[in-house]
Amino acid sequence: MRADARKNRDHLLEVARDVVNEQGADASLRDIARRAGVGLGTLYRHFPRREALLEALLRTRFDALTTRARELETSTSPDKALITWLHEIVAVTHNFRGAIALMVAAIAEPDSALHASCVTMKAAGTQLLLRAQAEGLTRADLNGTDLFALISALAWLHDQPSFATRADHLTNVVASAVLTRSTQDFLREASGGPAAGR
Amino acid sequence: MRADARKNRDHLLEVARDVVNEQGADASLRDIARRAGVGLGTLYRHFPRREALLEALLRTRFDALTTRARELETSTSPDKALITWLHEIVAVTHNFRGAIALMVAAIAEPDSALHASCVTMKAAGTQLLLRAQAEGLTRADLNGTDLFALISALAWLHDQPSFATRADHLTNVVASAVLTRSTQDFLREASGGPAAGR
DNA sequence: ACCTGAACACCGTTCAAGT
DNA sequence: ACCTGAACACCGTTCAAGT
Repeated sequence: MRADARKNRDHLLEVARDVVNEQGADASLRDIARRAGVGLGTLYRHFPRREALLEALLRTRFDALTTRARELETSTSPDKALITWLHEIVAVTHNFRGAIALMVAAIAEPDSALHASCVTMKAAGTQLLLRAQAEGLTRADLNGTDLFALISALAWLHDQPSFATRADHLTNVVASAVLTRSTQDFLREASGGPAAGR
Repeated sequence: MRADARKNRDHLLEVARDVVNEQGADASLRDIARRAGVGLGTLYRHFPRREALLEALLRTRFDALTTRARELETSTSPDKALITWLHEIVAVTHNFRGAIALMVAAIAEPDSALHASCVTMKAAGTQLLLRAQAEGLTRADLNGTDLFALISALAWLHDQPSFATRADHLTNVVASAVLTRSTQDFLREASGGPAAGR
């Protein structure tokens, strides 16, 4: 790639990150090109579809979560590893409104540029669930899809301004539903006792 | 209202209901006017903003849910009333993709045409929660906003094609988190024993 | 090679002109 | 009173013309 093209591409990514943080995944591409000081055609040359731009922004985060899941699998107890990872993946959407809807779509759509990254991440998360289930620490009636559905729903809550302040609390509530009764003690420790939170 | 105007209005609502069921709350208004056989200006004369059209479609459903909550409050045990209502409100979104996002926005926005209807419904639901909490049947660290956040998240799951088949199961999982341990027996009865569901 | 912006087909919304 | 569709300002996406 020519030096000027690389510079344009990198700058577009920087600007896109800011704009998406401000306006969400459906931000205007014209606006991104304008703020980056390049023509709209230049944006399309580097990122032929909106998805290609978002993919470039999200892939590194998703791959990092995959790595993180594998770390937790060997470093931490099965129940704590699962719940910790659940909180971390939900937190990733903090500055990326709409990221989770993209992940859900990418898993279902094999042609998506994000497909491989998301499927790998889902597999890594499912491993954490299976490991905890093998020791009877989590509900037996949940599969990997259920885990990702709950994660997605909680991340969606984070995206809603009127619910954002309660989202962390509700993540704990849902986590308590995933764990079997006997394993819920460390959750109470983690949140500093049963908070009233009214 | 003149007879021809009333006829146009009613027909627009019928067509809008079908189109929104097919395409969701962000369906093209041009498309609705076209399929109703009226000019685009006619649609805007009867429903000056998109929200006014959706409001006409949703208000009756939300008001029915308010009535239903008040019925359950006097007819059914506190825990069963709450969980039954939770399932019913989640089910309302089955043929209205995006209905819950509208409800969330309407509660936060006092100028919304749906505001009164949604706030009343939220109050009715909160009453069911408080009644169950008063008898110690549900977690004490949940408020009415938390209840509606969980409802909204579950309804959002119903809207996602890849999660829709698991949404009812996950509603039961979340319901089990809302109930205190001693009151979870009727949930197991309701779902016919602990289902493996893999 | 790469960049640019006009052009195309859409959208929500408004409004002057008709009946 | 009510209806109509052109007009306006946006959007995503494409592509002929430039450097």
